[in-house]
Amino acid sequence: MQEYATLLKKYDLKATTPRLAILEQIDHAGHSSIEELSGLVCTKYPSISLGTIYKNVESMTEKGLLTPIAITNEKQKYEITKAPHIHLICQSCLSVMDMAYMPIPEFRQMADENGFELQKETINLYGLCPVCRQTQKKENE
Amino acid sequence: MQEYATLLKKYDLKATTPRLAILEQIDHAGHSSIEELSGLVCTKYPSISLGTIYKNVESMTEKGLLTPIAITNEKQKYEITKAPHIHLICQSCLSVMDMAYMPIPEFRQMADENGFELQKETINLYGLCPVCRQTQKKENE
DNA sequence: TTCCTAAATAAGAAAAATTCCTGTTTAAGA
DNA sequence: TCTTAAACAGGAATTTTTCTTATTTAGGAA
Repeated sequence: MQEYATLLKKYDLKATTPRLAILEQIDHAGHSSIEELSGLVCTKYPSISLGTIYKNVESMTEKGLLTPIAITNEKQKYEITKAPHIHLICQSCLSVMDMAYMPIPEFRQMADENGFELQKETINLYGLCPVCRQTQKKENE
Repeated sequence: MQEYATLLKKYDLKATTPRLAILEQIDHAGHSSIEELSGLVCTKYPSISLGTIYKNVESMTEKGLLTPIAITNEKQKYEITKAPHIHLICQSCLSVMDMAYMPIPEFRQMADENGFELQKETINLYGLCPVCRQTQKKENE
């Protein structure tokens, strides 16, 4: 995929096979943990080692190409960096949905009032996705 | 501390030495990771094992007495459950500050529109705390 | 195109974090 | 005081993450 090679170049990173495979996978899944990534990438390309997954996710995160998502009681996931947004996280199937974000000026103001220099804000909404909600409803009948 | 024993009873948990020690420590520190907890608790009470820390943090979390806080690129921390609030997290010293929270009705509405059943919302603001901000300022002079 | 070199890689060892197992101890209700 | 389910300590086992080293490769220069 030329697309990912261009993206890597933009972030000053070499376009290697492991990186292209990781990006393709994250882009396809939307949000992936190291475990999910290694499961899929290392199966498709058996020569790619787990250490390489770790190191590349780290380097791409450092350069800002990937953004980590911390999830309560779960392993951190990663997504390709995009415009700020909110995460809807299903507590049942652990899927992550992105939602448009309307900046909330109060946050910056609150940080200011406490002498805190705000750099990034993360908003995670936990609950049940439509699919799991439906499944639960049926189970209760 | 009678106080913590009462709290445990309220959540239907036995008041054991390890639990009292863990609560005292979290209450004192405000927000603690397993590593921080074990470092302090197991030093003060050498007979308390690491497995016991893990198991109790888990059981107290399950009962709702403790609330986990997922932090980007860091180990999860725990706090004693309190009224909903926002976290200011310093990217430099990793300290966590609590801030009063004004519910944002848009979130529930956005979840609704997506067929998502909202159960919990977490808002984390990352940046620099007043102390680290000051330190950095001096370094740049 | 070929060559060069710093960067990236595979493979596996090592370290760190977490879970599990077993026999013993303990909190708290009767 | 007695009883018992729950909790515990200690350590083994497993899982996750980092580190090490020799080899390979991407991409710029010739």
